[in-house]
Parts: sequence; structure tokens; C-alpha cells
Amino acid sequence: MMFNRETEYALRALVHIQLQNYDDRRPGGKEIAQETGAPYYYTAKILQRLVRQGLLCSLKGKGGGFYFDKGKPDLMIRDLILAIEGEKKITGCVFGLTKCDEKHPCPFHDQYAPIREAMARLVSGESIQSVAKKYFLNTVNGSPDKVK
Amino acid sequence: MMFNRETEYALRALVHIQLQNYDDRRPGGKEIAQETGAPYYYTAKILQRLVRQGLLCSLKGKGGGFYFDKGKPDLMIRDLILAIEGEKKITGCVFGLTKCDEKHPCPFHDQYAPIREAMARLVSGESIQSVAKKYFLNTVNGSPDKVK
DNA sequence: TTATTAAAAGACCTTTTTGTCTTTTAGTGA
DNA sequence: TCACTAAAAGACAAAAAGGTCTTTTAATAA
Repeated sequence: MMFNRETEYALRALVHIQLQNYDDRRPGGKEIAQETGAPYYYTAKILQRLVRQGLLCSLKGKGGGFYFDKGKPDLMIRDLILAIEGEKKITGCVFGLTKCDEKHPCPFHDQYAPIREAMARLVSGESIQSVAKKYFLNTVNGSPDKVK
Repeated sequence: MMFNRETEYALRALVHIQLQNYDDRRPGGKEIAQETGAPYYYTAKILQRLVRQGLLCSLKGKGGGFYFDKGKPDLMIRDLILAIEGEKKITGCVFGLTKCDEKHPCPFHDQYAPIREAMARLVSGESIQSVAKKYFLNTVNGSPDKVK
């Protein structure tokens, strides 16, 4: 609920794709939707948008599916959120002021600013790849967790 | 953008109401909408819902408007968010897992948990009243800030 | 080449959010 | 009492989010 459904579906789908990619497989939309507990057609639409935006790759036909270009740098969570929800999601003021800063603070500013910064650090410091690796370690020698 | 528009409008409206109340006045929907930069009819609808839910009071007719019951305890930000957006907004998992905790952590859990807790502390520790007082002090001996 | 597979594209639909407007009800002051 | 004021209620509508389906295109394997 921090992010909207589309972002949640995208996060789960991309982590699954990366995890499969590490194993030299390209999952298709059907598998991804199933594994992430998201509606198939909607998942497909979301991933197609990401492909068009150049954040993800895909291959048609038999043996096709979604994958990350190994030549490209890791996909930062921040860039994903920017692509789906826009910048205000990360930088916006809780009170809805278009201009909220030290000089013109909203009544929540002092307390919310560090939270917003922590969130910004999180999404700027982590990528689908770094997060997928964590998830992998977690599910392998820990809780046998499935999504949803 | 952290909260939805309705919550933002409500926050701004309620702070304005409390500020006026401190000055023994009951602002009407028109004034509130103007001061908070929100659409009049929508603001009215939102406030009416809050009145029905018992979080706010109102008086019809000449000299009427919205006000807080001085007999009641302060309206905590948390309760406002619960009334408008529901609990998941505060407690929900970023990855969208219905069950995300220490035992079954999503790949963001370790990093997001402290952020979520800080946010929970903020909304549980502050009320419209406490926030209004801050805003008052701020606008009086500081920036002559207007909303939006 | 043909059958099969899977993404791409885009139309379409439903629900939720956001916003507007009209009519009714309840107060106030003259 | 009467005029006026302002909230209450609820219908209505536009836009955005969420979701489904069909047709087309591209790739592969047989």
C-alpha cells in the first residue's frame, strides 16, 4: 500500500524474472503471473510497458519470455518507481504543498523529511538484482516462502 | 503523494479548522476550500464524511461551519488515515505480501521495516491539534506561507 | 514450410478516485 | 415569521487505476 498495485506487481515480477535469469531461463508472462499471484493479462501489459521503456527485454516465440540485458547496469528500484508512478511519489510533501522545504516547511516537514530521505536512500541504493539476490538467499536457507 | 488526495485535503482542511477554532471561529466549507487550495464541493463532501464518522463537528445556518469538540481528545493523524485510507496504508508490505514479517520477510523487509515504524510513530504521536500549533508558530514568526 | 509458441498492440470493460451540482434540512438574525 | 445562510444528502460525471480479451507479429522447432 506504500506503492500502487502496478508497482507491486512489477516489483514481484521483475524479481522473479531476475531469479530465473540467474538460472539461465526466461520466464513467460503466464509463469510470472502465477508465481507472483498477479493477474496474467495485467502482468503482461505492465511488463510490455517496461520493455517499451527499455527497462527490460523480451523475446517472442518458443522459448521466449522476459529477461534483463546483462550488458546493462542493474535496474535501480528508484528508476522503476519513476517509470511507473513518477517523481512525486518519492519527493512529494505529505501535506500536499507543491513547495515544501526548510524555508517553507509544511507542519509535518521536520518529522517527515528524515523518513522521506530514508525511503529515497532505500530505492536509490537497491536494485532488482540486489533485492533478488537477498530473496534467493532467504528462500534457500530459510523460510520456504511463496508470494501472496 | 505519500497519501491520496482525499487525505491531503482532509489534513489541510482540519489544520485550518483547528487554527480558526483557536481563534474562536468556525470556518465554512467555502473558506476552507479557498485557504487550502482544494475544490469546494469535494472538500465539503470529505468533511461531511468526517462529521458522520464523529471525528469532527459542524453547525448549520448563519455563523455555522466546522469545528472540533473541545471535550473530545485530540484527533490523532493515525485515526484520520485509518478513517480515510484504512490500516494497510500504514502497516502494509511494500512488496505486496499479505504476510510479511521477521519469519516471512519480503526482500525489502529489513530495510523498510524501520521506515514503516518511523511513519507509524509519526502518525500515532501527532494530532491535528499538535500539528496546527506547530504550523501556527511557523507562520507567525517565520515564513508567511500559504497552502499550495 | 508449417505448426506452435509467446510477446505486442490495442480495444474494451469495471472499479475506484476525484470532482460537480442540485435539492433538502437546519440553524441564525432581523 | 421570514429571509438568509451554511451544512447534509445524494445524484451525477469525469478521470485514473485496475483488469480482460482478441488479433497481430515474431521467433523457434519440427
